[in-house]
Amino acid sequence: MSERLAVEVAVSPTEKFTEFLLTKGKRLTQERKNVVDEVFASHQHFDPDQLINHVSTRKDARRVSRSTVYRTIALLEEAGLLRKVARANGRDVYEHDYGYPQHGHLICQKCGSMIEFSEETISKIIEKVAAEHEFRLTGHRLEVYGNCSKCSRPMQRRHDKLNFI
Amino acid sequence: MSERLAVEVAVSPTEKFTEFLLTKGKRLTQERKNVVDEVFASHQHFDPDQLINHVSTRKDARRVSRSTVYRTIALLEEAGLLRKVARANGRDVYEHDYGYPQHGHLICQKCGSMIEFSEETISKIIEKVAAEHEFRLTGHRLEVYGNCSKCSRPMQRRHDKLNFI
DNA sequence: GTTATTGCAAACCATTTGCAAGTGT
DNA sequence: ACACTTGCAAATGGTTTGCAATAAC
Repeated sequence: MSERLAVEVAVSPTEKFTEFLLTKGKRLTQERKNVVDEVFASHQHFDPDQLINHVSTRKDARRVSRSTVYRTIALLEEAGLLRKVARANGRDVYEHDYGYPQHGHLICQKCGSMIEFSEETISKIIEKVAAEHEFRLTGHRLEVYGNCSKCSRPMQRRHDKLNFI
Repeated sequence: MSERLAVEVAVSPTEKFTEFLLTKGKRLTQERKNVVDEVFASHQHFDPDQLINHVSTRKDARRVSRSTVYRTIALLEEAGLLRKVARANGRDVYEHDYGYPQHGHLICQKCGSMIEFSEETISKIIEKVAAEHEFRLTGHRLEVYGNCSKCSRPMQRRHDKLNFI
């Protein structure tokens, strides 16, 4: 129960999903396979609508209905492969909850750029906090808001620029 | 323009809201006052429904409609007094974005409960990371995912329960 | 008196669900 | 054959919005 297998990281998302389905007496259908493949084709965040669009542009496979995409997302969440991280434009936003190292984001509120940074120390602290609360930790998300160097540097000269208009 | 008034922290949420409304040519109605008072009556997280219930139990003031509560929440967000932090049971969850120290959340992915924890050390680390990237920091959000003690404990006996049916 | 605001009911829209037809094992 | 899945269309439910009546300034 407390083993830490080296394999852990080597199991691909699809494999982990298949495993999950098996233990639940569920099936890996072509539709589900399509969705999972698309979900893990990149490490981008996405909302159901985007996923549906992407899946529908795949030529290699049969069409997947909106309902099935929603249902598969739910399964992926249950399997610990996806995590709902936010809400944007009235839609739920998901990100990978597996196979990608924990990291934080510096998000520039001006230009929208995102800088990823590692946060090993923070992960350690989080583990401690979780333990204190008897919380069974699966992952976390750290977003830091502000302005990136580019967007905050020109500050002193901002007025010049504006005056040119 | 670069003054840093000591008053800053002393301004009450209601005052800050009034100020905001004034600059926008909006009015501080009795309804809005009710909602704001209720929002800042405690530091709990809440969703619109809970807020509506709470507001409606106030005897000291006139009834506030569901629409108005929603509209006021939007204003409070715009004014920088509230922040949407999560989604639980299909509802948006809000927390104070003003006059309350930075903290993290343990979010249970099963029951949706949220436990707040302080994170002074983490704030320090974030400041350092931001400095390293010449990032002008304004705030951050730390969400830790997993299962709360209640939701993870019964796991070992889950099967028994199911078999009873 | 104007102009913003409210409450109501209807509209919206992402997500969920019932069900009959279809598919994997 | 059997149980799980799918797609569709309808239902759900939180949130938003149009509008006439009402309140703030």
